[in-house]
Amino acid sequence: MALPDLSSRQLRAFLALAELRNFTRAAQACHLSQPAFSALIRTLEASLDVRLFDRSTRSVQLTPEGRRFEPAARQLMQDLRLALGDLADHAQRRRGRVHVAALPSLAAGWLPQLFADFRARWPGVELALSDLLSDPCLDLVRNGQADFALAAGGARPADAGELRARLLVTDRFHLVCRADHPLAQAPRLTLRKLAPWPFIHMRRHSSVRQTLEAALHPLAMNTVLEVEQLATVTGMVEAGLGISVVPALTLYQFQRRTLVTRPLPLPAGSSRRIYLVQRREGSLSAAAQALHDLVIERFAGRPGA
Amino acid sequence: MALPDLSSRQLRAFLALAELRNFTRAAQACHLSQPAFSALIRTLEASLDVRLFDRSTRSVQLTPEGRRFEPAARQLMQDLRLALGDLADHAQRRRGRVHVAALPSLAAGWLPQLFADFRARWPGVELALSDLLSDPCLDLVRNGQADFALAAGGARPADAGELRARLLVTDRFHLVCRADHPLAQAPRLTLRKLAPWPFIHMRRHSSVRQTLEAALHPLAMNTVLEVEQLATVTGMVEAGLGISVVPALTLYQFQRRTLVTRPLPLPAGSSRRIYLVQRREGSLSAAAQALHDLVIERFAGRPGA
DNA sequence: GCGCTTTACGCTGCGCGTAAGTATC
DNA sequence: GATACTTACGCGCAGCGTAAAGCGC
Repeated sequence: MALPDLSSRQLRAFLALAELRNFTRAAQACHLSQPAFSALIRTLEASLDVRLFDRSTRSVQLTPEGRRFEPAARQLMQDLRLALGDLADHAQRRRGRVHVAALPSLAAGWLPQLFADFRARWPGVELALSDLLSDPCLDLVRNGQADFALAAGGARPADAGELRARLLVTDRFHLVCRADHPLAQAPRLTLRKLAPWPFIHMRRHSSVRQTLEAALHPLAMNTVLEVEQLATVTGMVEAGLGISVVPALTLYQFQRRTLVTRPLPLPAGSSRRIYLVQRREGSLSAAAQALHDLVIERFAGRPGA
Repeated sequence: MALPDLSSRQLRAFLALAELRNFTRAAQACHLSQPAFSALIRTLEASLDVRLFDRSTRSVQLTPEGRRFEPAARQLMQDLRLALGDLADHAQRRRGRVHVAALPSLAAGWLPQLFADFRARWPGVELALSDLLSDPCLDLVRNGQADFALAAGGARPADAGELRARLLVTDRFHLVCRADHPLAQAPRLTLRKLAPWPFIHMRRHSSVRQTLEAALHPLAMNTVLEVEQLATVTGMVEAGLGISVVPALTLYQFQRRTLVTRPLPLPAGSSRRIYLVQRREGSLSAAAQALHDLVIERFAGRPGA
């Protein structure tokens, strides 16, 4: 009795009858037979314990109580319409927002085309991208700010508790050097051959350095420079200051006439692994799931990278 | 599909599960068996075509879409609660407003006690009173500003179209004179005995004058004064300027030691009739109906006045 | 194995449409 | 007598509870 059950159909029927003031026509408007409609109004009045209409065979009109209820009912229906419309918009990906956290190399090289395709398919969905190193990426996923991340597996292999990772691609290492560099033409490229040459490291890809140093041991590398930005590496190599080794996913930066990139033979497992990481519990929003699926679909074609 | 049916029970179930994140306990909160509750959630999700909860045997939590819907659902339920509460308050007469239009004589003499009793019974209901002559009273009822009127039948006997009148009381005429006036003691009071005496008329009660003049014809009345306010009549009679004749319902003004009031024998039908007048179509609000019933009940005891 | 959700299943009754009834003009 | 709401009635199915069956720890 405190809060009687009430359906949106009853509210619609009430509003239809309040406007049309005619059971027969209101019943038609609600796609109901007239007696069924009459019963619907009757049960509404019974459950509210209020007579809402004065009806005689000649006229139907709101009681004072019905008049009082009408604007509230209209507002409720409007609010319901808006809420359901908003919900459907998000479920159908007509609106929404997806936040991806991704390594800068992916953010600059591989994601732009993916985002462009996604926007073309779902123009109403906002996209947000945090181009950060792996750990901050995973933090964003963990605290719910990002829907998922594309990051290196790195330190925490599975992040057992909160996160769930899916291997997307193994990111093999490539040599980068000038086209006129002796290594550009070397017939059988081996790691040992790299050791003597002036080398430019990128601080971010410290895994590259560790891998190389481990493989070359006991030889030491001839490091000439350590920089932050990938574009700096490009410029330095192009200027002839040295050679470098970078993950395959960054090669988009080195597609120039003056440069040559060559895949390096590396011990199995030494290459960088890129994962798609999301929270273990809780599903993705419809829009995020669509982007997620697109990522998987695109990477499915290139399992080795 | 455009606007799926949705019941308040489903919203309540949704909110309960969103808060408790446990089907079993949420089902208890909704007084349902757990499978029935589960089905309720399932049909809700089906009719919205959106998965609202991620459920495993270990945990239940909102999907992103469910999280988006939750505040809207909560708001809808709150608005519904308020609307139904307001409606019930009015239906139960805990709140409301009644506007009565009544002749000044009734407004001053008879209604105060009625209003006091009504307020004691329904303290939350506002009362409004327009103390006007009959025609303005009826206008207020006709245009919907007043709920009903207590007025003289007067010019329009039934107001055939819009209004409906119910005879409350026939307001017989009474002589008003000083206690030391000869008529105060006259053994058999007749109209003709009034003719010689100086007479004070009230413009408002012109029906009194017409009735008296018709009954006395061809004798002429000895009019000394014509005034607007009833209180003026009291003062004038008390001062010995003359006698007067007033409707019974105004006698409250003349209950003084110095004055005497005596019923007059009048031709049948010549006395003023007081009606309760309301719109023909459209019922009264719960509060107005209660006051209406109280009026009828009080007058039922005094059919003649 | 235990806790929790889902599936299975029979049953009640709500809510529908058709058809007859009734009141008002 | 025409029009419009209500009542009567049979039927189908939605929705309930009980009981059994998955499913993750």
